[in-house]
Amino acid sequence: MEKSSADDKANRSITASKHANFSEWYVQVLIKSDFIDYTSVSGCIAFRPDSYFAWERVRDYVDPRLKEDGVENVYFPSLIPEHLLQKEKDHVEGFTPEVAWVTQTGNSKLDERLAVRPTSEAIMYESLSKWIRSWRDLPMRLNQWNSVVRWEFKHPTPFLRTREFLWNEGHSAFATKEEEEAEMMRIMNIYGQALKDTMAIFGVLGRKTQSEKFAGAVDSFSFEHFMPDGKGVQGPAFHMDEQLFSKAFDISFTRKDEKKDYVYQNTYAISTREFGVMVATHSDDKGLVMPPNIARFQVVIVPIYNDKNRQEVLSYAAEFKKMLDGKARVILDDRDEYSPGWKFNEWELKGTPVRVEIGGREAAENVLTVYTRYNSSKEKVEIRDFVDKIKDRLEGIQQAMYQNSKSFMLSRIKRCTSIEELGRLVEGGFMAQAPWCGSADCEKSIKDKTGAKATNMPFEAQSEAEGKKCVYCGKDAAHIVNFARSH
RNA sequence: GGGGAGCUACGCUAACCUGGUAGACUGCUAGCUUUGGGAGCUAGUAAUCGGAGUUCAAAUCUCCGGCUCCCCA
Repeated sequence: MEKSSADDKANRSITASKHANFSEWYVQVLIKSDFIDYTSVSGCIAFRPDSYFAWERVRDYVDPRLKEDGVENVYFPSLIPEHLLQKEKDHVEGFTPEVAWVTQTGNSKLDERLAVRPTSEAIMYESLSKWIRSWRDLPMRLNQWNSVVRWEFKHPTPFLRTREFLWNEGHSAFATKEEEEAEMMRIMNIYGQALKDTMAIFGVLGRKTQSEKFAGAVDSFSFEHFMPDGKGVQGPAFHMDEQLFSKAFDISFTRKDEKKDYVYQNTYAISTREFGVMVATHSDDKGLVMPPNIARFQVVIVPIYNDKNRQEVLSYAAEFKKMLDGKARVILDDRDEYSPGWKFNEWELKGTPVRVEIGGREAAENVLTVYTRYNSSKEKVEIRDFVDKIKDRLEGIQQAMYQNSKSFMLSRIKRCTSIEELGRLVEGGFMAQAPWCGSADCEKSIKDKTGAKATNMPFEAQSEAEGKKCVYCGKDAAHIVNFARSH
């Protein structure tokens, strides 16, 4: 029997379906699109050009906005001596299980182990205690773009749970609690905009519960995402540390009134984990779907010719590309060894937002055949019209993808008033929004009973807590919490 | 944290049960013919996850390790 065409192309196309087998689909999309690859270090991936380009776009979006807000970039060592890591108790306990250690150099054993940074508080705050002397040195708002290593035991998943990932880590020190608190909304606004304008994903902003906050923080805030497989994922986060670290690391200063005080600190981060959310949210059984703002190429031109009109069509396509250069990131796929059909599939697999087909027919009519990746629409467009409005077209796709992400998540958040209802919702692939009294015991009981963790307490929903009863104990509710199973 | 399945060339897979010549497809290289939704022919190239054991002989059987996927908590 002849092999089916589906078998023949199995090596290149996605064979798992997003709906039926999410995990397998997710990995296939990332690998077959050449977005990333596995390496021989378990749990650590290689960012190939398309994914690293996308990360650079995220960075290039966030970085100038932080600088405009007064943040300065620095760089600290990736290795942290053990005694520094031990200084803040909660911090140590939170990270110790997943720290990778350097114990030896060459053939000689080190006297003191060095941690490969899981985060940089310890190494940075030692320096801050030297650098900050007076109220005049404050605020000191630093940031670094780097990678951190967290050697998780659960089996790794590209982006969502990799053992080394890229991020920014912002660290601020202020003279007063008021200044510290005021920073939160400014930073989270930048992150929220970045999610929308780069990866086109929506997140719910809120406060973390005390059990789910960052190890070493007084209070944590986050954007929370919801994945098509019915699980929650934490997005960019902001942590108010108040004076916990400054007391542990002796970051003190002399106030205007000549009294000694400890600085108030914040930390915040956005990481490459977001790419996992982006891919899971937007991509489909044909492959990746990239938001235009971070796509390596925004427009691909596929020339369609035969032996007779090859030169004619190719030079026509090259002329067209020149009209787009400078307005969009555009590539002319003039490889002669592949058929148009092959190229269509290839660029769809890689998620290029817009494809323009140019052949004899288009040249004769002065039009283009334009295919839009995210909604699979195909249309004829006048050349002049296409070129003049390319930026609007790309921005329209970006916004439409964001709206898809937003309406998907909002449609999956369901209110509930009983623990049974909460369990059913979570089981059914929803995020359950429930009133909660605020006790850690109730939170833990909910988790034990339903498998759902508190993602965060959405700012927008908090006014609804009034008059409601805790979904577990029935006492007066203090907060509204979104519960979900998590990755 | 607990179970299960798997790993042969970049990829997908045959031979494994019943030990004995690793075979297709895809890819890649070259040539010719092609080119509007994964083109054809010819030639070439490339593989048994690592280690140990059993055996005259191991992809195949046994053990240990690594990695991947799935299910449950």
